[in-house]
Amino acid sequence: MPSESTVRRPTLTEVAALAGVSLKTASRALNREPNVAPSTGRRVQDAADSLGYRLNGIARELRRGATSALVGLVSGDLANPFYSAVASGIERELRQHGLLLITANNDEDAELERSLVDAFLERRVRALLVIPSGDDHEYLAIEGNRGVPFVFLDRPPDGLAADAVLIDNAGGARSAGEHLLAGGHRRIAMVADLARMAPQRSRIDGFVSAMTSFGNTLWEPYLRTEVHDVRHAERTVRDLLLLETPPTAIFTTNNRLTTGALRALRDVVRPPALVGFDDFDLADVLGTTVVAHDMGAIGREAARLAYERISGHTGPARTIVISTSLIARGSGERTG
Amino acid sequence: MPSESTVRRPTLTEVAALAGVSLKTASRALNREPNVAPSTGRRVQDAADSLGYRLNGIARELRRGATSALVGLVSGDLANPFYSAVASGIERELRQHGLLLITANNDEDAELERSLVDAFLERRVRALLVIPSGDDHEYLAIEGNRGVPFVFLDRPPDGLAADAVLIDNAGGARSAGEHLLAGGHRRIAMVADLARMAPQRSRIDGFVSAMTSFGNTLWEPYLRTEVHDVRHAERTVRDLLLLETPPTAIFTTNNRLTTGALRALRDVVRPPALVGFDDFDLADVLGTTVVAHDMGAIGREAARLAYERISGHTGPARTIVISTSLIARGSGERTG
DNA sequence: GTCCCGGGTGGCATCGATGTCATACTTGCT
DNA sequence: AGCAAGTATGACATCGATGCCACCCGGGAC
Repeated sequence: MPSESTVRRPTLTEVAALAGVSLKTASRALNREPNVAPSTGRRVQDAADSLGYRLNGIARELRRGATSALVGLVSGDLANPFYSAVASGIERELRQHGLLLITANNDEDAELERSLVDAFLERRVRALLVIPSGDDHEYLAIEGNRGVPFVFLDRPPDGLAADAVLIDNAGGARSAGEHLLAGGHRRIAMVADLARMAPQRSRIDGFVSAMTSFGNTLWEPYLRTEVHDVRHAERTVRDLLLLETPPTAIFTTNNRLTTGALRALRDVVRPPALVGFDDFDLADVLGTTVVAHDMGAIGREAARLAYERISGHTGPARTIVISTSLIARGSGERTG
Repeated sequence: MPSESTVRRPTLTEVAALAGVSLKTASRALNREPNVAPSTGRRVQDAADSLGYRLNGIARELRRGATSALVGLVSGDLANPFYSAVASGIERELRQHGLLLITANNDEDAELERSLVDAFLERRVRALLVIPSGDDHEYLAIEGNRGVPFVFLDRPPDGLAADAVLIDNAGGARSAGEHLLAGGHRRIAMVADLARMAPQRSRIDGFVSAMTSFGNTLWEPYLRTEVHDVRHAERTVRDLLLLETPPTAIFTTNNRLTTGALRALRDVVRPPALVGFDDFDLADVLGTTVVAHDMGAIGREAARLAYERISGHTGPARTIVISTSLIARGSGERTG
């Protein structure tokens, strides 16, 4: 007997038939609407149970207004703790409102991102949260005012009027720079990621502004940008240390680059000072000084903004800035 | 003017009207079905573009069979790197087949888990991947053969005939025990999580079997189970070290507990040897010996099994076991 | 004994798309 | 010229639930 791969689920009509009532009455009973005789209600419930009936949410949604209880998140790979911490915060907040989260990884590819956004919109998500890979959000502008609330996370919505939750990138980077300057460092290297990403630009700017206000220019030969992965960061830091006059301190502008730097410094006898942007697990054990911020809060705030829009809020676009704080754990306090 | 919070999206009927064709023809044109005159196709496409039309996936799904392109994942908090790594693997694999992932956090609460599964089933997910919080999966049994494929991750489906992807927990734990024994250790502590979780039981068993085969019993006073979070693990390890005769080695049975142990050992002068189950970021920098396994692969394999079922595969339940490997990085090679 | 009211129920249209079938009009062939 | 085959199009039912409206009936008010 070639067993069926899927067994069709019973419909409400079948439940009604078994209970000996009309479709409509069965619907009322299962939805606990008023004006259903207790005995009828029980009969319908029993029929539903014995058939293993389960409401068809798709049909309900279609009837109720063609909008789902889903919220979409398009971000980078969840394997990166930054994205997963944000996703976790979002999910927690959404659940409070009975909303579910669909996630998709843009693989840092703008084209893919776009098609994912399309797919989400087709599924009629109630809101769309995006941590865009690039800076070109124009394609979202078209959708923006067509009823689906957008919230940008970690990237400013660049010309587009949409809600956003950002990190105080410039402020955090400035504090890192100032911290190292205060520790007596002057030859400070900055290892930064792709400058096409707005947060990276802000971090670079913040760091530079700290240097400039202080009147320090010795950092300039040690600027390294476009360092995009752990391996590359490790190599870059190794190379920095091999210079004739190596830097006495290093500032890495995100968690991946900090990881690379830590690998490079692992067996170095007198390592330079190190401050990393983004806190990470075990930074305390490693004694790594970081510019920390609450990643879960980023997600929660974004979800909150989205929920307010879903609930009908219509004010102008808002931007929430999550503050940073420098946590000194030792690596940033080493002297040159 | 109180602007509408949501602008209704145009329907296919409106597109058809604008293009001056029938609903059906517009449908054909946008779906690139054959037998549409080129000029008609263009007219419809233009009308759709100018109205900002987007297909209503909900309606389509209802018509096409009341089943969505969604796959659900119910797991623990994505903030835990184990879960997020698994989720990342799942998402990657699903995307290849045009499926989207909905995630939900069970907060280690069986009741919540159950209601999330319900919510997913109502949304007519095509498959359901579960990393159950508890051992009671009976409620899933009812659903199991009703058409929605289930895949268990990291927990055996306990009596229920469902596909599963497991880690070689016993084997991994045994290798950790043997490694420490080979290093000359006898007074070996095991710090384990809640024994109600099957993987924990297997890890405990594996470790114990290594001890037993070797004829070592000195570990027994140092067994600590029901240690469920980082803080608790840290405290437990501190307490172990304060014993009159402290253990010379410690085996922690998951990533959280390893983190706690590392915190406790941070400033200890002659720390005991340490082997942790689960690899983690920066374990190399910290020099932590671990029992590693491919978390992404767990997700990928689970998604693959689910996809095969979705595609009609009807064989008996399968179980895939992901192997482990001990990675020596120093902490496990310290001698007593 | 009417009338009215409201509890309990059912009929039917509807959400937005797609599948089936029917139809008008070409084309190509004998 | 006449007919089969194929192309381009449209009408209508349908997926599974819910909203609106109509109906039946029993009991209290007058």
